[in-house]
Amino acid sequence: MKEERILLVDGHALAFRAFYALPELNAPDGMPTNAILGFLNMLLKIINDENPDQVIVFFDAKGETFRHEAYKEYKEGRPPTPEEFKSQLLLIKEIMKYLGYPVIEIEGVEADDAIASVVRILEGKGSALVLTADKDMLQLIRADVKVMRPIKGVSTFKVYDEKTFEEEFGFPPSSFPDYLSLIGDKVDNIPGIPGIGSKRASALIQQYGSLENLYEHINELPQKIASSLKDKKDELFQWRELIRLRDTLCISPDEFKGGGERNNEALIGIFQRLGFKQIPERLGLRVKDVDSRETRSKAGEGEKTPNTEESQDWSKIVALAFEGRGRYPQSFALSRCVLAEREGSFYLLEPKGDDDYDALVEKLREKEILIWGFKEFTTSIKKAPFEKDKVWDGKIAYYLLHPDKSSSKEGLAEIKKMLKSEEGLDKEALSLFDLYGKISSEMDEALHGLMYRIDIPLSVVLSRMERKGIRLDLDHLWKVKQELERTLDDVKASIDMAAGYKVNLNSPKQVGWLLFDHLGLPVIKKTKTGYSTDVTVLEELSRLDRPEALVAKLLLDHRELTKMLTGFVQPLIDAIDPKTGKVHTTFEHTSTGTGRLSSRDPNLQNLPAYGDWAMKLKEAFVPDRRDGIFIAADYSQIELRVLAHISGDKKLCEAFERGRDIHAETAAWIFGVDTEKVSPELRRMAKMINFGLLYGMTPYGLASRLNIGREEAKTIIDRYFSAFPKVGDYIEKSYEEARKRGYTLSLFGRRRPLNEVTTVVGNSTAALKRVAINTPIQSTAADITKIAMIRLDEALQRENIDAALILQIHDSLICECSAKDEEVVSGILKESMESAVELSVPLEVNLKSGRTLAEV
DNA sequence: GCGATTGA
DNA sequence: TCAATCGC
Repeated sequence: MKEERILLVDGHALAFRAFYALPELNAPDGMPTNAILGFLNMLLKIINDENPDQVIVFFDAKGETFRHEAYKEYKEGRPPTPEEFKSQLLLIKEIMKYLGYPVIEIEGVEADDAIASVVRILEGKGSALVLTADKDMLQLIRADVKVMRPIKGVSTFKVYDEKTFEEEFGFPPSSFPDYLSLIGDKVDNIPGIPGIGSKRASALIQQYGSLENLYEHINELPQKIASSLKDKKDELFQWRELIRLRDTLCISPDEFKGGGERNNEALIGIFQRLGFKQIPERLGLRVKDVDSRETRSKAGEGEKTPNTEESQDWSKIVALAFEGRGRYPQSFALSRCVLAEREGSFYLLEPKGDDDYDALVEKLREKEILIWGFKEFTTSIKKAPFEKDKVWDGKIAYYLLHPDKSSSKEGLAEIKKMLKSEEGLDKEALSLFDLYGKISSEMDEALHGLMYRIDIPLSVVLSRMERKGIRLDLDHLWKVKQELERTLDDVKASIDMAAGYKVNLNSPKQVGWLLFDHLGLPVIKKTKTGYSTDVTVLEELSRLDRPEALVAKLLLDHRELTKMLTGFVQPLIDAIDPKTGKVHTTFEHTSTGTGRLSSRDPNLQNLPAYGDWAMKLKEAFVPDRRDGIFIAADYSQIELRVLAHISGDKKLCEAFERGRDIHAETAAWIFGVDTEKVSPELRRMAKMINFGLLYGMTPYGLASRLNIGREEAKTIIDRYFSAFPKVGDYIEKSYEEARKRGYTLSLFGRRRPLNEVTTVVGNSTAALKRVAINTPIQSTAADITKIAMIRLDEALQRENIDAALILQIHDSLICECSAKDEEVVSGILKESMESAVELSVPLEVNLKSGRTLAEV
């Protein structure tokens, strides 16, 4: 196997050397160029001589480093960096990018530490050449690491390897920091030991090897030297630490491979401006004279560059890949992050404090940002980092195109292939550019609108909700838990007694055996694998007039209690963050086929709503502050209203415009009675039909829910459609249109390709029909709530009101605020939700407030 | 009807 | 993987 050789360039030191070594030189426009010219000459010479397999250029990023913290005098007294140098440094970085060499600057890390880290990681994997002007770096020398330094001017270099180093200094490179700390370093403001110069220091290290050993034998030294050494002992060790390079960063050179391509066009432009002739020649570039532009294009060399064929201004676009650590969301923090530009320059950040985040935000100013997972990134830096319309989120874009794929297995594989994320953040960042190119062209105007106006702004809102969390009263929850456990034990005992046999009540299989084989109860329903024992079956059994019905009754209780305990109480207790005393759910906005949100860890969107136990459970959800309250705002019948709007059915619309009880109204029309005379039973049936409609329920499904015959169900459905003909038309048309288009379409343009719907078992036509009917309605409703959330968030920020959105349950939003703000927050909630969109029917919102979630 | 979660 | 059950 051929060993790779990598050239690591200490850009800052080398350019600085060139700046002072060369006389003042200027471009035609007056721009100083000596550092650029000197630097390029050195770099190109070495590349030419050594022919490395890979080149990486490192620069110091601004910001204090650990050395400043450890030693306040560090680099003190150094004159400020001359402006003429700074401007050249910027251009050097630019040229490096266009040459296709990765440029690495890491906030708060000096270039030589970064190089040291790469050298450490490279150990045993390949050899390295370090090009620097800084003698400190000689400590990096190893069998497979050489260091090259310019001596006198910029044209001659000295190459140090293990052998030449020992020849010159007489001790191994690893002792170099000990040696340097003795003689000091003027440049870094390290004074060294008075009376010890290079000669004596070298002799001492040769003899004793290290500072530690030197102090062991301090009595063997001449009196004078020994006493100044004793005087400065602490400082000396501190200096050595400053001089030692920190190689603890994790930078793998592999991550930068194939980083960028050479951009000849851009290089020619720069060199032309600088008036350079020789450099472009050495690079094989032809610099045209300023006024020969036209002739050249006429000559038509046919040389295409990436930038000319695309209208994108790639320099304004930066890709951001990131990694976080800690539990999501409450303690999730950015651990590493890479910014990449399209030509392959990188900027690495391992943030530690707020300043680092600010620096990152600064870096991103004025840029378009490509990212994967904007919500997660926002959470990791704990604030909205930039203008929302500047963000392009690949995760969202992919989801908008393939809502059913983005959470499935093949979808994941597809993304992995595109992002190559297993190869490191740098590759991931770069591949975002590919993804952007591929996906953007597939997205139509409407999908773009959804991304920029809904899903990306929503990311920020969701991130805030996740981090805020909801407080739980653990004492109360414990009491509920114990009460449940006690009751459950009683129920279990009763079942054992009544059944005369002990089985695992959590196992449907064993329960089935108990009920049907052991007790001989009649089989009501079967599943694919055996007896069905679901609620409807148990309810029917419990109505039977025989003693074994008691077992079914008790089983129903058992089901409810175990669901409560293992499904809600225990998971909630486990989910409480011990530090905050809250639960922090994660809202996924790129996981459902219809565009709804989902909630997990814990799922707070499926808390039981009715019943004593549900209330007891919800009493545990309390406001974060003493005077706090919850305000819940629910859309009334949002999906039916959307159906009314989409279908344009006159009667349905009218019913909503007049603010009627929609289920009673439906019953009146179906069964041909006066609205006032609708019995609760008829209303219940109408309600079932309305829901069934929305879910695309079949006559069979309706029959089983209403516990009526299939024929009867069909009659009712027929009567519904003759009462609301336009709804019937919509249902007829929606599937055909979706099939023709290949995807369903919501009011806001949200799509769902039918052939990607995997959730449907067997992909039967009937199932697809249901999807085609239901998805546009559910998607539209989901988007209305999302818009309301964004508007609410904006309004709360704008009015500077101390209230927080804490929960979304599809058609309901729950806020937390101080009791004294109840009225104003209620007003804003209602207004944000009701005017989120203008449909042909009004949107109505019901409000409720209370001290716990049980009250709202 | 869908999504999430649990337990066997 | 499936059945069951909570929400919408």
